[in-house]
Amino acid sequence: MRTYDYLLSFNVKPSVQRLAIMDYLLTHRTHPSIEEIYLALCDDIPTLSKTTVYNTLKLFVEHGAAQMLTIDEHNVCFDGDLSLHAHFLCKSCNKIFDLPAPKEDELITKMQNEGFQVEGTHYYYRGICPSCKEQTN
Amino acid sequence: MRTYDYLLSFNVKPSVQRLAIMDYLLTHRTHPSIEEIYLALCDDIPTLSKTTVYNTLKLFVEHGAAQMLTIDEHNVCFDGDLSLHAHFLCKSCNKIFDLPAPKEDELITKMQNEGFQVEGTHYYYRGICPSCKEQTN
DNA sequence: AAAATAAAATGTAATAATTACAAATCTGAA
DNA sequence: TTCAGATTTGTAATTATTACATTTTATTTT
Repeated sequence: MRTYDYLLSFNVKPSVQRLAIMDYLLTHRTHPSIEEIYLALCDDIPTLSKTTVYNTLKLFVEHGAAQMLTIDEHNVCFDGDLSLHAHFLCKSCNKIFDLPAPKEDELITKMQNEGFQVEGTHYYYRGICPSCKEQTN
Repeated sequence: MRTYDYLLSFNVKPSVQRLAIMDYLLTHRTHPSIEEIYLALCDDIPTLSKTTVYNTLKLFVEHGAAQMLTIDEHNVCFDGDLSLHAHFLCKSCNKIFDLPAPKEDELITKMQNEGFQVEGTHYYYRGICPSCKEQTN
């Protein structure tokens, strides 16, 4: 599906900026921060404002078109991959890795039975990634 | 165990401020922010500096005496409960609830086999808590 | 016990992320 | 083409966090 229609499917009206930002999210699975997205798109859209990147990602999250990650204490990151998966933040290189999520079906059901309305699920791990671990040996 | 000895057991040298902060963490399971801790202790320790609260909690986390939560996008929160459990942030009242953690043993083992050195695990849920959900009905 | 040393706490200033908001620009319908 | 509404932009304000020099407190040495 074209990014244009992809945005429409989330009831997000496409614009040059929105298309560029969603494109970036879909093609860069690096869990980018606002800053990273802004710097990357500045070349193509010289008038781009950082406020627009903030506004757009807020909009995407509200419409369910992107996930906001709070794994990095220093700034919020974003993920265009909407499937349920866990994240691993390497304390050394600061990269975020995708990992399979633990089983949780019964747990969510139990929470719902207790009256919790679960809208977002985030599994975060922190530590040292394989390649950084290698380098210190 | 007295808080004094509790701190020592983590190799943290006790001081008036450190004892007060750890005491607050152990007796208030509200997952407080720096601000909350600072405001609460200002009465007892009028000279308390917010920088001290920052430094002390950093120290606690480094020594494994407290957990840092990044569930709230706006500021970091802290938890004196070191057991593995999940957290639920209510979007409406902004309170953080404790919940049982999903099963994960096999997953961590698998990650370790792939070379990831896992040092911290955080399970976050967001949504509406039972009592806020009630109020909107 | 006083002096010297080290550790901890404090206050201020700097930094960085985020938000508020008004002005400018763009878009699509009449 | 004009107008109204939505979007984008840029600046200023806000807030959380960190850096760092100074002061205070605790510990060790004489």
